[in-house]
Amino acid sequence: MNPDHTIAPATSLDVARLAGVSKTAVSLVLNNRGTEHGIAPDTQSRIRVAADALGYTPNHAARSLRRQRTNIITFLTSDLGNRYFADVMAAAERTARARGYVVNVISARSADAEAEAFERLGGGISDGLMVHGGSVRTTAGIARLRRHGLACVLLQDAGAHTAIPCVRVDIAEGGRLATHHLISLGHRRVAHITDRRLSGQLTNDRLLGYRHALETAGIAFDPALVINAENSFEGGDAAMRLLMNTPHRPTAVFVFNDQMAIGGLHALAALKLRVPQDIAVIGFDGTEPGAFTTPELTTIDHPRADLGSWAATTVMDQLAGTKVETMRTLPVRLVVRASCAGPTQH
Amino acid sequence: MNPDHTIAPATSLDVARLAGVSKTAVSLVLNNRGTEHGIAPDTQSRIRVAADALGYTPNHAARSLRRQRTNIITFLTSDLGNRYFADVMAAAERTARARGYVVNVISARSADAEAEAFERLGGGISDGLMVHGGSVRTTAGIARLRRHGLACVLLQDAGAHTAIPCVRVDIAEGGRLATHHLISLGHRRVAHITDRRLSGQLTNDRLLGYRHALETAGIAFDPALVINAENSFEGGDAAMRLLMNTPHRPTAVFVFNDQMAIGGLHALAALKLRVPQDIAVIGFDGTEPGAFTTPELTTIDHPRADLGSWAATTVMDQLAGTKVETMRTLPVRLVVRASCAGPTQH
DNA sequence: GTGAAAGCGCTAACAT
DNA sequence: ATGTTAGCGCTTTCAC
Repeated sequence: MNPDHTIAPATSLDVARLAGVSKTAVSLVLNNRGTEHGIAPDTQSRIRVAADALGYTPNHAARSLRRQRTNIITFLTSDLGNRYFADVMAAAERTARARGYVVNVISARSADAEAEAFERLGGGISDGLMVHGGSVRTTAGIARLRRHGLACVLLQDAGAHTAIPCVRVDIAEGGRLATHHLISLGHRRVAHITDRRLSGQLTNDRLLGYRHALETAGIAFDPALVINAENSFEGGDAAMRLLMNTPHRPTAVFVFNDQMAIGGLHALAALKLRVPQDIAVIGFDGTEPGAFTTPELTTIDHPRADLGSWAATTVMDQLAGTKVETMRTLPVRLVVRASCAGPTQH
Repeated sequence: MNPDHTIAPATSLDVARLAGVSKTAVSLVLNNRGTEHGIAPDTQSRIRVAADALGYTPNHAARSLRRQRTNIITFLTSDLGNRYFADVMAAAERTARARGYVVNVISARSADAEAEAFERLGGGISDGLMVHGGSVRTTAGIARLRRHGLACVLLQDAGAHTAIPCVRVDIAEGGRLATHHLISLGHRRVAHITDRRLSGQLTNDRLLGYRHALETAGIAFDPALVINAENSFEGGDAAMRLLMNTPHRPTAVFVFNDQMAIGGLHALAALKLRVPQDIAVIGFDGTEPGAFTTPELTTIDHPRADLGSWAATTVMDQLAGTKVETMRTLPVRLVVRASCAGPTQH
């Protein structure tokens, strides 16, 4: 098909021949176990020189097949486009690399792609799996993979799957904090824009926190103030417009995430409503873009780096046979910027 | 180490035994070559049922080792955080999936990580490679990988490596268009904020286009109006502040990409300068966030989906032994939004 | 039509 | 201290 000018990569046998030793010696030395097996220093260097000269890299498939380990951890996500993901992933990657693992990212936006990814994962494509924003569907697949020895961890999963190690940030507390912040500024009509994919879920922690804050403040919950929207800039924009067309319009809005909040800010600007004078907006997650909007977005910051780092560590600990925490909840933090102020008196 | 309750995944031998046939039959049938080899329909279905019952998934390492093909294409990038990447990658993934390939993303932010990634790639971890935003250093590594039969393609590479297939968008024309747009609105002092990593490169196509437009309009090039900055929100912000502190301040700024332009808008808002009345800003790349800024960002839209799709196709065509184009340049498009207007008369 | 056997490149027992 | 050998799980000639 494609012989071109491609040269077959050197094998350990090639190295062995060039160095005048056996494959075993090559394997031992290149895996830094030469000394331990009493291989003479000069033999060792001869092998290394030979490997270098041939540009030898151990064949991944062969090594994985033999070791039953790939040294790869997969990060599966459905939304590569959201900056939130990139932050978590970057931290996971750094932490994994420090312990000799490589992270590869698989983006499965469609259900098909997700199913296919699980299929491949079952084939031992990697040793571990971090799943961010998995669907309900996901957990069955994960259970199967775990049974086959794959080290898994769920990030920010909505359900409570006690069996599968899970890292999350304290979303409910975040929702409470956000809403409380608005209430403490004097708002009484506080709306909430949420991800419509959560409307089917049993629990929506942001909503729980929102209601809790309302209740504590003695404000009646008004379902008309909760809008389901698509999780995107556009979705946030549309939801905000809807909300502003409400007869008795809210004076403050707590939005599902920063991305949607930025969409919301856009809608408000288009409607010639001033933020924060006419309407206060608070986002959720603390990603960088929110710090560069006009006005800057007040938000609930998530420890994204800790999230990714903890996920990677948990996977690697499982692989190492260490006992791991089943569930960890990380704290959130209110970041006050310019998009919130008290309601204007009329 | 970790025996736990893990069950070894079923092998093709397990399936064969359960179905009462040989491994050969299993392999043939599950690769849809059963009929072609004259395997009885009922034997085929017996095999499929057995495979299903055992939850059989072919072992990836074993299959790759045997076939000398992984069916994986790697997408290597240094900047997972920029939305631009996600768009390109999503298109590449979709295109690859349609032809039965899986895309995995490796993020190599540090030079170390990049070197390590190349190392692993040399070990046959995947069949093909798309590199986006590669450093100069990269090309040597790629040359070696190609010699070993890896199908490679460079996306948006600055250098001219005629040997390696390369897809790019017409950056120079984009720079010209952007600058021309500002000039046509009446601006004479047009600044340019660029990525400082390009200051060492031989060619900076945006700058070329910028100078070309200036020249055509009979405007002298003023090096003081070109600022090198870090490629980030923060970098764009800082560069814009610098520019606004210039004694003879520009009336319009063409920014390296949308992300940096958004940083610039933020700086201008902080400085209480109105966009576009006091200063016009044009971005570059056309990613979604720019459509949601206040004011909305005028920009040069890149065909990101085509870029990713073409990259994937080119890799797969090489793998299939098809002759491929060595270099393709895709067109850009001016998207007029609210961040540009003519200069105010004083 | 189906099965037996070889071998992909590597590592790890086991010999020497 | 080094080499020989078996085998990871799969695919693919080649016999039957």
